Amino acid sequence: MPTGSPSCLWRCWCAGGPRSRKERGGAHWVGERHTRHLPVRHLRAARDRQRARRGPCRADAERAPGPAPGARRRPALPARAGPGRPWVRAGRGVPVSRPRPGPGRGGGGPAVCRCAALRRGHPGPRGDPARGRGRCPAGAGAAAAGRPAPASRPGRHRLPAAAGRHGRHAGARAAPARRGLTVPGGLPGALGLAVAEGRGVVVAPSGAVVVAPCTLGELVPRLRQLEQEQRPRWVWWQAGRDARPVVEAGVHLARCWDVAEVHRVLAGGLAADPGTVWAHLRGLDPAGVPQVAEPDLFALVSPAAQLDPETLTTADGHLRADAVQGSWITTPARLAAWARAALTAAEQQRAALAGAPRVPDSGGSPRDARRLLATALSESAAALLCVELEVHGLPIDRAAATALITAAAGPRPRDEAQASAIRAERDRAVLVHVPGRERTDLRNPLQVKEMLASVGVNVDNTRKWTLAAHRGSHPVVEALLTWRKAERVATTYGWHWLESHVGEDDRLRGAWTACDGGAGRMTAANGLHNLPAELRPAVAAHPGHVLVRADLGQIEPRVLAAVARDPAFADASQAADLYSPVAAELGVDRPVAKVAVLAAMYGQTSGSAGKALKRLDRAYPTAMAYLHRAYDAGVRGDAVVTWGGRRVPMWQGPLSEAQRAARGRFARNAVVQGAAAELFKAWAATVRAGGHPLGARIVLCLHDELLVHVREAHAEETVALVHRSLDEAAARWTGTHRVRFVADVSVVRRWSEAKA
DNA sequence: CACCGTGGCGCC
DNA sequence: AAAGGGCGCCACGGTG
Repeated sequence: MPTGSPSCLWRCWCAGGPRSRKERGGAHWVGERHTRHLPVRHLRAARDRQRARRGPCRADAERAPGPAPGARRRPALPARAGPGRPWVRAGRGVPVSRPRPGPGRGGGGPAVCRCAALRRGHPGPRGDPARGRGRCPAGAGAAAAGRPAPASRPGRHRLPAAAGRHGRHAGARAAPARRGLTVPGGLPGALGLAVAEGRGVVVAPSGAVVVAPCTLGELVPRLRQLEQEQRPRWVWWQAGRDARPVVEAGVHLARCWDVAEVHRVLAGGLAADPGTVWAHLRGLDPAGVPQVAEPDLFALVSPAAQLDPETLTTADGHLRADAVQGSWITTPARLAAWARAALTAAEQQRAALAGAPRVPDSGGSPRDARRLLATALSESAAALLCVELEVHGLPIDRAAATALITAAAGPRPRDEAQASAIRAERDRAVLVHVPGRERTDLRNPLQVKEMLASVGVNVDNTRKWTLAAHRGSHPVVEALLTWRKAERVATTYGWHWLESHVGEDDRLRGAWTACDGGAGRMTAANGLHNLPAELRPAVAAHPGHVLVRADLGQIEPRVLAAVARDPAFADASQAADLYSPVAAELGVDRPVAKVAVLAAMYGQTSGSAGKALKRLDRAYPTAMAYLHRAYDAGVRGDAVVTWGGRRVPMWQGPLSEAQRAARGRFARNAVVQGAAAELFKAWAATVRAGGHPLGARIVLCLHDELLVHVREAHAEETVALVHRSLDEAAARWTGTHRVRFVADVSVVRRWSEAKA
């Protein structure tokens, strides 16, 4: 089946989707857009960018005079006053929301796929808004494809079998049986917090209201007081929705339980909206999760119309769709019910974690309830940290950024004419080497290929590493490579980037995700995770502050040593440079050992690492067996489970041998990269907690690197904190002291300084 | 005109 | 014999 064909798209979506771009046959989006329920922010951001260049699209014009872009969408349903004290009145009740667009995952509501975006905004191409190009995840698709709906995925085994069998009655069941329970019942100190439409509520596990529904202005001081007096564990559906307004108000919340993020641990994947989580906990078919109907089309037959207006769940036991979407939460009573439901979900999750069947994880050791709970807590903390990262932003030296961009992309153009003149000037430096071909469009790979062929450089593609081999053949090659770098900065990280993402307060902001659907890393938008090294001098502490820059050394092999429980590899981790003892053990040079270890974790079997890999197998059989088991599981299509207990599902479907091998490589890497991400988040959460009294704020997380922004006076304390936090987090997370983790920590003004 | 797929590339 | 993992972003050309 050709990749990119409609049936391929269909298959990818139904199957849970290939994670790797290569496995997708090079397609960028087949997986993400349709299988991972990408937050609309991606699509909205793309549209906004286009709009910035080309003006508003027709759909925008039709919506006008609707809410301004970035404004929170008002409920489309007529605001009906419920019992209690309704706060929604026609024409009033302006919600409190952050002024800038791009609310981030959870910030704009539950994660929804493109199809839902179509339903809400743009009609489908054939005027069929409900289906949206025929690949809507609402359920019809999966059934029609003759493939089991996501409900039958593994993962439900963590709930009692009866929950699934009894269907609609399952919702009434108590928490799952607590086999092997090692964690005391209940979430100590739990308080439910829900925020919607500028109002918030706090409820206790008993259901009692602790802070009655009130405006944010009234809520914030009460939260501060509770935080100070009780240090509660705040329980919410999703930090992006419930915690954001509180974080924006400047409140520091120490501990939390993020139902969405814990769901990602339990079930895997990215979809974690309340409706999906609820269905999962109740053993209900996720395909049956109610969707919000398009009001103007289906208002008369909307299931919501047949519901008791004050009941949170449908007859099937699902959460009502308009509650998940937010438009139902219009009264104090409903808001409190929403917060209580979060507490209920959290308690069920905790029980599911504690009572998890002791099936072997991909490394062969038993899943440990304590470890699972720790993962749930640090992933929750990461979700809150993500909100803080979005709200606080990364400090930028605007003058430095301006200078760097000018150097790479030329001066800020005053108008389109000047912009195109600058582009032409940049192009000329390349085209001057190919007389007679000055009309070549350097942004068109086909034309570039032809141009290169005309001067005797024949290449299959024009990628950087391909061209690099032809550097000596013709001067145009070098010029082209230089052009590419400049063009990169000019387009992606140029003036447009600076204006769109760096705020008046000189902070770079972008959306953060605590756990991607693949291996479990954090993700960030707007260049926060892929800022070119040449621009990093622009990331600088604000006056009176410094950046404490900490990065973990060789985290992935050390994590492998820990999770595989390989004694020999653990011994090697005692060295500050892990590759040195490995090289000695293998009898090869250090660079060879390094490549071999990395190749083992990434699944590479060819090239120069090949021979060293065999020796690696002999020297560290336990660690290598761990990787082999993950690979085999991936090839079979079985989900793998990371050390922290996070399930990583594999995409299904009829796959070629090569595609199954790719899935195996993905799985092999996922247990290492994913586990490293867990340790990283545990570390970050510890630093966050310890840094608060110092006024130290984490401003960037980059897979194995932390940037902490702190007043100069507290720099050294923060350095000590970062080291101490790593020791604590690693010991807690690995459950051993046998594996050593090291961090390189330095105090700098600019991110670019002091790279070890 | 908007959408989709793809080439290419930044970072870890 | 043998395709190294993950992410986000911008560009273009083709299509309906």
